[in-house]
Amino acid sequence: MTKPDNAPNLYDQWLDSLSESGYRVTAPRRAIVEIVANSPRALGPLEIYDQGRAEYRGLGLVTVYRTLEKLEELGLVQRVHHPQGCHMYLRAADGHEHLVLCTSCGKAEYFSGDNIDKLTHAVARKTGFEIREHWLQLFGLCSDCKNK
Amino acid sequence: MTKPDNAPNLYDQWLDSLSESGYRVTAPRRAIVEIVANSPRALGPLEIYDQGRAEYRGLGLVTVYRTLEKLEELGLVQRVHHPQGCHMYLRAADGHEHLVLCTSCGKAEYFSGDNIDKLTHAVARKTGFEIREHWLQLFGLCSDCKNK
DNA sequence: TTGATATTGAAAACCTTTTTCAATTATAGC
DNA sequence: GCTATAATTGAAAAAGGTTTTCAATATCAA
Ligand SMILES: [Mn+2]
Ligand SMILES: [Mn+2]
Ligand SMILES: [Zn+2]
Ligand SMILES: [Zn+2]
Repeated sequence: MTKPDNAPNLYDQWLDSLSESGYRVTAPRRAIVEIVANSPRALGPLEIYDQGRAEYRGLGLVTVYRTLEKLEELGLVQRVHHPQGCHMYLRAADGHEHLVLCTSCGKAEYFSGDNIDKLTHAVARKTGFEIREHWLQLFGLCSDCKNK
Repeated sequence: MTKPDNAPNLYDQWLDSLSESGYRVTAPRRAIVEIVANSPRALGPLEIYDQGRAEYRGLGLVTVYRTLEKLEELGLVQRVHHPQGCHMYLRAADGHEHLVLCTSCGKAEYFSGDNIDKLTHAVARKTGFEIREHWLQLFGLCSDCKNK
């Protein structure tokens, strides 16, 4: 039920991944990783910068951009298109998953098991397109925001 | 099979719609409407500006932004999030429809009859979200680009 | 501990979108 | 067809957000 204490958390996993890829583990990167890995919402660069400075005083916004670039390259983080902004970042999906997003607080959750194959084929037949990918996002109120 | 010659086309419809809403029909607006209404692809402001100047020499980029704003407000045009850009504009959907987009030439087609209700309910049950909207876009190669 | 080099933040550059403003233009009413 | 009024226009400036440049600093393999 509960995770064993020694299970590596995202924070450690991400730092290890940076390290193993030859990138250095620095104080600004630790601050950024800490924030993004633990956020239940997709965050924009400026939000990460603001929250990040609480952990590492001298953090620069440029470093936020550069670090997100690397985390994305390593597949640890993914960009999310949100009505509130198109450059939001969230921990990456685990395989083929899509997002449900709370329109009130921004909370993001992945789900799997979409059932759009039939639809995909029908559209392919009707339009003549050869379909290769899809974007799907659901929006609504999370359970917290619903009860308020 | 073919549309009668007197069937109002999008160009005329949009100009009428502007007029009926109290907006004035001007040369720059005609140029912009002409281009966006007839485009098979979603276009960005700068593309519209470039193409528009071919029709109306003195067109300003500001006017493109302002006109798109009004066309969107009137429900004639909608914003499309594209991998190539998040501020692309396309004639609006007719009711509840979604897009298939060609990753090669950008061609956009609407389709209807999505079948994601079961999925929506399953996700609602599993996550506790009350789902109100969804975004769905399919990507692939259009029939022209496929045969090349 | 040291040295090669990756990383950093500040500042400048860049690019896109919005605001400001004086001149122009559409259109309703005559 | 004119005219008066108010909407619309494009240029220029301002505002935002992202990227590039660069000299100083910090990491980490040896
Ligand atoms: Mn899917
Ligand atoms: Mn739908
Ligand atoms: Zn919520
Ligand atoms: Zn977007």
